[in-house]
Amino acid sequence: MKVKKDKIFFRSDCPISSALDLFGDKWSLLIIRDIAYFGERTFKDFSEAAEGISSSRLADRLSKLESLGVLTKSNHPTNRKVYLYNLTTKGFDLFPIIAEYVLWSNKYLYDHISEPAKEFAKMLQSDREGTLNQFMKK
Amino acid sequence: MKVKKDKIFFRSDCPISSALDLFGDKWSLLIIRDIAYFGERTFKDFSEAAEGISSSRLADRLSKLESLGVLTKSNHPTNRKVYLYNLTTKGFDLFPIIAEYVLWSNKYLYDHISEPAKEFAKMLQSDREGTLNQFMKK
DNA sequence: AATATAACTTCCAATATGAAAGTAAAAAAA
DNA sequence: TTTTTTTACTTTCATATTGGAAGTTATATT
Repeated sequence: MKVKKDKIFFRSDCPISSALDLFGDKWSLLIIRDIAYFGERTFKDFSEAAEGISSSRLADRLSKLESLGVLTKSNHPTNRKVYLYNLTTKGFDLFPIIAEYVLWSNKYLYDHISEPAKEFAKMLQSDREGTLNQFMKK
Repeated sequence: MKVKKDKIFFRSDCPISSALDLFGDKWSLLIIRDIAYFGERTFKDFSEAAEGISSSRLADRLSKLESLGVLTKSNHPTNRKVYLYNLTTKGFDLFPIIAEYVLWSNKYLYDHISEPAKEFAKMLQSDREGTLNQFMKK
């Protein structure tokens, strides 16, 4: 495990800009999404997501997210060359942000998004709390 | 007004990655924030925000957001060298995303964020719908 | 008439990203 | 038990994005 020195520096004391300083890139929330949706994931699992993240980028996002405390890395119970990534509560708490992105896209990019995504949006619309809890209480 | 050719291409049909393809940078949501919070803004107003966006970056985010239809640019009623930027409904509809960032940061970056931000988070916690409507129904 | 200002644009150095190839250790296959 | 795969990265390097500073142009102000 490497010691990363990426000092986080916040552009201001605004909670929005500060969150963006931490997760405001094109990949972090997709990593969170994968774990929230599928559960425990391996490096390879993330690599195979449709968006096609490069391994160098994936490696440093994972280590950044781990050092931020939104996810954990642990050993696979039987296979010693595989590691398992999971969300912490801090990570699951990003799920409402993800949900709002889904709702916005469902409204404005409807013709572009997948059927399962539309179903998920429908669930969120009819029962926001329940749907969020279902994903966050894992 | 220049014709920008930035073709948007989506990495996948996921609503989250697609939204990030449009707004997943460090500045777009801050521009939305400024208008949602203060109302109509000028180029200079945005430039003076605490985060310190550069004018080149500001210029191209504004034109990108305008071409995406989340904001509009119009003439100032009396001063012909000033332009006014406003949100469209599509832009206001990004506000719930912003609100969730505020709530997350209020929980996990509490010691770092400003007092007014904490107040806003409190409002959201006690009356989410009402608070969102207050900002989105402008 | 001279000066200042708003809204950009241009240019360039610095940083971030993506793609491809490489490495090490462990697991699976032969 | 030797060979081949597989997993989880790391390294390298070309390219894209960003930040900063210095213009530019058309008003507005003094």
